[in-house]
Amino acid sequence: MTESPPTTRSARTRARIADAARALFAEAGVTATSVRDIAERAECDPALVIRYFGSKEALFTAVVQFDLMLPELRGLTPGAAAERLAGHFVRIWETRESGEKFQTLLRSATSHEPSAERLRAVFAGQVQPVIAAFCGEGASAGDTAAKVASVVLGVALGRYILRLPPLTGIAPERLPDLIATSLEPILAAGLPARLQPREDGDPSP
Amino acid sequence: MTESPPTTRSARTRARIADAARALFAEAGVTATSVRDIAERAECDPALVIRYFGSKEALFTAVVQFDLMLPELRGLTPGAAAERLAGHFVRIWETRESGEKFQTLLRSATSHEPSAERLRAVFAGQVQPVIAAFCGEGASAGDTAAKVASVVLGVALGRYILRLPPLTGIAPERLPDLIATSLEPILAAGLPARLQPREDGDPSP
DNA sequence: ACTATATTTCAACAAGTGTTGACAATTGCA
DNA sequence: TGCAATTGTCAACACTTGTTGAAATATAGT
Repeated sequence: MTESPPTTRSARTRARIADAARALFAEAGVTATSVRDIAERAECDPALVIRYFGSKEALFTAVVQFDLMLPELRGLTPGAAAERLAGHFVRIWETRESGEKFQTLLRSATSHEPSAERLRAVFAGQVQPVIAAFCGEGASAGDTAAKVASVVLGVALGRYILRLPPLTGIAPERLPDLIATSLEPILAAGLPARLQPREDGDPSP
Repeated sequence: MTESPPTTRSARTRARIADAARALFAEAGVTATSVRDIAERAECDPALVIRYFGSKEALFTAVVQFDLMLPELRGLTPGAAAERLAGHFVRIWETRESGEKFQTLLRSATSHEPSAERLRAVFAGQVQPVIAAFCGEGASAGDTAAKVASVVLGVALGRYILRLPPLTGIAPERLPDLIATSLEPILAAGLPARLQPREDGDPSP
């Protein structure tokens, strides 16, 4: 998980450059961050950035690699699944390194195709399957994934990128619960019919 | 609502420039769209763009003015309120001019502060009050507004900006309903306790 | 100390940006 | 037709961008 501290001198400045880039990309997006900005923050010459990573695009690619490592949801109740999903995403967002990577992708994706492409790949390859497994043979897996993605993306965008007051005002500890309550009805509706609670609320036997 | 067609020649090219800018801003964002791009699409000289609007920033401001004109929700049931809200937003998104304006803001806001600021102003001034009115004296108006904003922003981002397959795959006619089902439980939870349906589902008298 | 390698600095490039002011063309009015 | 105002064109400015290659410095091995 955590990188071991680099030994050789070049590896150390290489790491400084990567750290600076990750932070700046997250704060301002890829296109709004210049190679010179990165170099200044890493306290080195702009030419070194290119020398060590080949190009700005390659630096972006190197700095944004990550795995959501979503938990398995198959067989859980909607409430439990919503809790795990919400807690997992909040943990990713509030952890510095993974948070910066996620913010970089979200912030850049709107006018930087490689970022958008990576986000699409992450959702198709990691989120979609987990939701489909939860829904079982329910034909509505597509709709459910769409709704889950909306909520997750919406919270992340509003809180970390747009900084909308209603979302920034929420304390981090309350965040998982708030997301879970939005997610639970969505997940409940995604289950196959015979597993659904009846509308009049009669508890299942 | 619709502008009357311009009479003088300068007003006509001014309108061509505004149209071109609105479309390009929506497609690529403000910063990724150059004055020369706009001029090319409007079939005029780049200098004219500045002449007629003063600066690129001023052109952005002029082209992005709009009013959500949200319906009043006070006193509605959660289901009805969710339906109206969802239908209203979808109509905005799927109408060319307002859709382009919304996309411009959303796409640019991630690395263009004026866009972010305008989005925040729209939510604080237009969405928040409508939700607060619906919630009545419920103390949870803030949370409810946060959740509503998440869903709305998330759908718009995923469908129109990131183009995530699960969201782009939904037919426009099905979209309002899909959003409404996400919104309804959120709005229901935002009502003051004495108006809430009991957990065991007993219908109110 | 001298050499060879690793690391960094510097100056410059070509391309693209928003913006400006001087000039040319077109239009409408007398 | 001639004059004046409106509208459009052109070339250039100052600046920033990613990237490059040669030169300078620092580090380590003998």
